[in-house]
Amino acid sequence: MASSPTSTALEDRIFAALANSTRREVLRLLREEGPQAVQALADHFDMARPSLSEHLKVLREAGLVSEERRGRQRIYRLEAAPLADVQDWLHPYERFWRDRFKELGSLLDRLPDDEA
Amino acid sequence: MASSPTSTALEDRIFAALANSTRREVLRLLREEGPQAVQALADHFDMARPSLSEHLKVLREAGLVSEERRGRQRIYRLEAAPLADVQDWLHPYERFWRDRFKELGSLLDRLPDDEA
DNA sequence: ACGATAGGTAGGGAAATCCCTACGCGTCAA
DNA sequence: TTGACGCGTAGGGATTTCCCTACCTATCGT
Repeated sequence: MASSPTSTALEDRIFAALANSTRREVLRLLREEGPQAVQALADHFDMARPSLSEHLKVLREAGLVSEERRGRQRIYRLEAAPLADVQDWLHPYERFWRDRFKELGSLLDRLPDDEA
Repeated sequence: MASSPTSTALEDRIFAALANSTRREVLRLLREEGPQAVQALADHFDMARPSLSEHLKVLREAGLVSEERRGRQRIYRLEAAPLADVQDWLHPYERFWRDRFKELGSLLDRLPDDEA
């Protein structure tokens, strides 16, 4: 279905792309401030611009961002579809942490209710 | 709130732990087959057992599994709470992929419906 | 007490990651 | 056309990851 530039599995690329705080921050910026050029993104980081370019490459190859060329700028845009795959991956685990919260809930029920 | 064994951010540890197919497979096994010892897990992988031990260590330090000592065995159990953090992290992005699906939906609506 | 079993740790090598500086290429403004 | 701007790529170094083979400790059965 998806064409993989190298041979890494789809999920590997997505999770690996997310496993870096700079790249997650890029996603947040694109989400909150909308599509923007590389320099505008780079202004938020204490990092050389070419380094950020490589982070953008990782995000691109994970399908998490797309680029549109406008003159000499490259406008990057959030592509959230792979994150839906992450949520799908999470689904079978959901009942496990809900079970845990249920335990916690009933534990709290049995406590005296003089909490702040 | 959470005690970090080293200095890495909480989310970094979780995403990094998930960014490996062996470790995701361990989580799946613990989810589908329940808590089990290291050797039982190792049987599913074409990998030396000490290597799997290190994967388990990564999962432990991310809070994704817990161990219970029973005799000379260590029973590993899925701890899904950190995955709830992942879902929380995903939440603000949800509307983006839903918007995309809406676009796709209206696109499909405009197509002739003679599909297989 | 002894050997076997379960599983973690040490040490090391190959490859990947993450950062840098230098540089190349395309685009815009003068 | 020439120079400045925007951004990617090359190449390299430090660190981390992921695998291995040894080896150690702890527990169990005899």
